Amino acid sequence: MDAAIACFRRRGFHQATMAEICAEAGISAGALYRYFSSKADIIGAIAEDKRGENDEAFKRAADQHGFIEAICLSARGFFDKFADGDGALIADILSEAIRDDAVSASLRCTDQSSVQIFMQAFRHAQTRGEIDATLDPEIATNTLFGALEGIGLRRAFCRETDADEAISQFRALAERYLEPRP
Amino acid sequence: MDAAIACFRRRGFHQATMAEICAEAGISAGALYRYFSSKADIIGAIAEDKRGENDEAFKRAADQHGFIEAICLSARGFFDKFADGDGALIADILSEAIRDDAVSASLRCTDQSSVQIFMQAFRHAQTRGEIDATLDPEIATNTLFGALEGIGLRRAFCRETDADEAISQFRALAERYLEPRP
DNA sequence: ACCTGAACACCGTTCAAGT
DNA sequence: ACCTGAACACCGTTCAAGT
Repeated sequence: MDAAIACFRRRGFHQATMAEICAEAGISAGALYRYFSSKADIIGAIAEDKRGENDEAFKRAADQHGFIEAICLSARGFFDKFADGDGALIADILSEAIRDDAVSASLRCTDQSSVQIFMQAFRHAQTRGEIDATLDPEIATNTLFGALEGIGLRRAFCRETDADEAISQFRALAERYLEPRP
Repeated sequence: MDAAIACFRRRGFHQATMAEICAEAGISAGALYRYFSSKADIIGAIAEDKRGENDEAFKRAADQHGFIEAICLSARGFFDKFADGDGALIADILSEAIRDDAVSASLRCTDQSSVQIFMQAFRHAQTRGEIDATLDPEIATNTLFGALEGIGLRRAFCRETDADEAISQFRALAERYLEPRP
């Protein structure tokens, strides 16, 4: 899987060939298909793996700092990927996940557990009065996830690679969206 | 180009073959390459075309109704595409535009003129007091574009196809983001 | 049981030949 | 000048043969 990440990062999902991944991993084509059922399956597995790492970091941050600080920290990790040139790869993952039900089902499950973790922190922040208590936690979490991803993709499209700018852009949106109403 | 749209919609960008597009359009492979230099070039041309249509609708709406109503109307047109199953196609366009500089350069130019149109309406709304005057028009416009796209993609990923729900989700975000501050 | 890699099926692109 | 479509180069996937 590390070999696949290296190849996808170097050349992109559709440009990288199975032969390259095999060479990088030091195995044959047949062996690769023993571990992954298709090329789309590889990208799905990568996406799930990355998501799991991020959840852990968020949970720690949400305990120590506020909810907004914690999502901005998550955002930093996410925007750094775009700075590394992984923007197109993330778009490819989305495309495969939207089109391919096999990839999607498993990724949606992982995504759902991320949403649960964020929702729990969201509710705590609501009771603390840090964010607006009238917001629906599930809708708001999904809105923030979507906006974060969209801002990152758009910045990659516009060739804007400064991660700090991206974060302050996202932070301004999140703060105004979540701010308690009088 | 209509033939390509039909094929991409039916089977997706990477699944649709040039042979299919040729058959649908009633021309040969050689002739197709007289009009488009590559498969990526076709999707770029489609994206530019769609964007132009939307700009016109937005300009009319911004004059008649407020800025927020106008972007929600744009959002409706956009979310309807996802309901039609074009979510993966939009992700493919983004992926190609992020990776391929030839596709990107021309699409960015079209995008930039959309941004200009939105920014102008944005400034008018600021002077009218409809939205917060302290927001930077360019950053805010890009943030809204990114958030809109991200919410659409995420909903497609989650298999949520209700366009009305999508709009109210986006509207809540936009209203809170743009609301004048005391 | 697990791996190898040649073979297969398929697709984007080109270009010599035709009109 | 413009089009045709066979041919080319290439890639994801499979499976008979090997260990």
